[in-house]
Amino acid sequence: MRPSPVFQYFPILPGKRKRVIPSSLLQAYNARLVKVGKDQILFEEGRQALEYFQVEEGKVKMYVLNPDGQEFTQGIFSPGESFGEPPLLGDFPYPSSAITLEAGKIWRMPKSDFVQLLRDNFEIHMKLDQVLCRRLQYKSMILTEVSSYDPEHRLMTIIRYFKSKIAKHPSREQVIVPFTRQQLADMTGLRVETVIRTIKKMEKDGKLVLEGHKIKY
Amino acid sequence: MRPSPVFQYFPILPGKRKRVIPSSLLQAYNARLVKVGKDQILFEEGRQALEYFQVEEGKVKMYVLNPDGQEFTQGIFSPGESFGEPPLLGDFPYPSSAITLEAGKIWRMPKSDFVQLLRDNFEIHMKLDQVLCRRLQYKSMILTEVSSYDPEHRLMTIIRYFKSKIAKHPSREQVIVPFTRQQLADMTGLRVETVIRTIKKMEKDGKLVLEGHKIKY
DNA sequence: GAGCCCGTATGACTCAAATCATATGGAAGA
DNA sequence: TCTTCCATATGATTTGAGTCATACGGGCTC
Repeated sequence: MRPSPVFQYFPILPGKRKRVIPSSLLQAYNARLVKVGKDQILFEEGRQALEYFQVEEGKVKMYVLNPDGQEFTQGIFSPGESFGEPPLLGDFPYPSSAITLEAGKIWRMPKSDFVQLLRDNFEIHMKLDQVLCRRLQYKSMILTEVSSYDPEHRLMTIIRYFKSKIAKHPSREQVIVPFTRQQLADMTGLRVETVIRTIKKMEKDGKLVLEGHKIKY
Repeated sequence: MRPSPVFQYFPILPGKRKRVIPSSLLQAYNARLVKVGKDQILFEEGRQALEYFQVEEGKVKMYVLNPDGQEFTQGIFSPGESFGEPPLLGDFPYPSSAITLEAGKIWRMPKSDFVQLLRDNFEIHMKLDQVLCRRLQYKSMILTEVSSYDPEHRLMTIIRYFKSKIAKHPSREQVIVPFTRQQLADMTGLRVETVIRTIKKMEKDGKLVLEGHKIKY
């Protein structure tokens, strides 16, 4: 049993760094840019949501722990991405906790300023909706996988998903999957041994390539 | 194996019938109110999203089928509730299909009118965000359950969730769970036999009450 | 009223992933 | 450099949900 998930590391994904809300607007609406260390907890499951969060630098993981210490990763957020809006706008307690995976900087803005910002900026508001909708898409996808499919299918789906986010030309190029076996396990509801065995089998069957220990697809 | 999920029945949940968008606004923005029969497919997985949908009367189920014919229910929508917005606002194909569970009436509105409506009505726009956020909450909850917990915990969580939606005073009153064993199975990623056995065991352990075959909690 | 479908129920059996134990290698830090 | 921690790896064993077969009762339809 892993006692705690806090010593994990997620490498930075390349890709779009476009911010959900641009810095100038954040500043204009009383957001503070706060420096954070590695493994710093930003909020905890069950607490009330009071602020809007947006990553400026570093990475943030949202996760839940069950009583056995098993973790499930609800999402990973990279620079430019916002997180923790659902409890803020839906008026319910945080369903998961958030922790930094690297030192970095985080924007924080009180709810009232956030709502005013949305009121004044329709395009940003629509952008937020797009973000929420894509997050629902991701959750639907993972839920479908976890509820009905075997380990190989789950891993293939998540690897393809991240490849499509990373690669400029997903159909032509190969990318290195930027996750450890443990991270893949935490995102797919599998155990690390199952991920290791399944990945090995997939390599043997020619469904992906292993370079050293790195997964290429 | 169940060959098809179309002959299922979800009883109407009592509770808030408040519309996400009021009828007057729907009409003002070119929405059409369409009569639908039972078991009518409204859209299918993989198709492009072009319209906003809102239930006026009846019930709608969103579901995915895996190649073995196993179903997973992504959501059930009652009068007043909207559905299918994520692919519309997030610009991706439908991740699931939608089917009516009863004859009824459905509002349909083209995307361009929907976006204009949001632009003109900030309060509705915020209401939509609340709806999307609560849907994310539901999915996070189910995902946490399906990824890490045993059948009893999964069933308890979903029964509690629906009780909190139905009951006026969830802590004081008992409600009858308005789902069949098969429906509970489809929502929790379990098999119907597992649901039956687990529910029986929970009754024996005094965790819920069976009245005839109806589950009371 | 006969037949059919569906929901509930139960026992026997299977099997794949979880669990447990252990080993190796590499990166980071003292 | 030595140590520690983590990631990867692999074999043995367990276990609990899935699968399959079967049964029964109720409601709907022909």
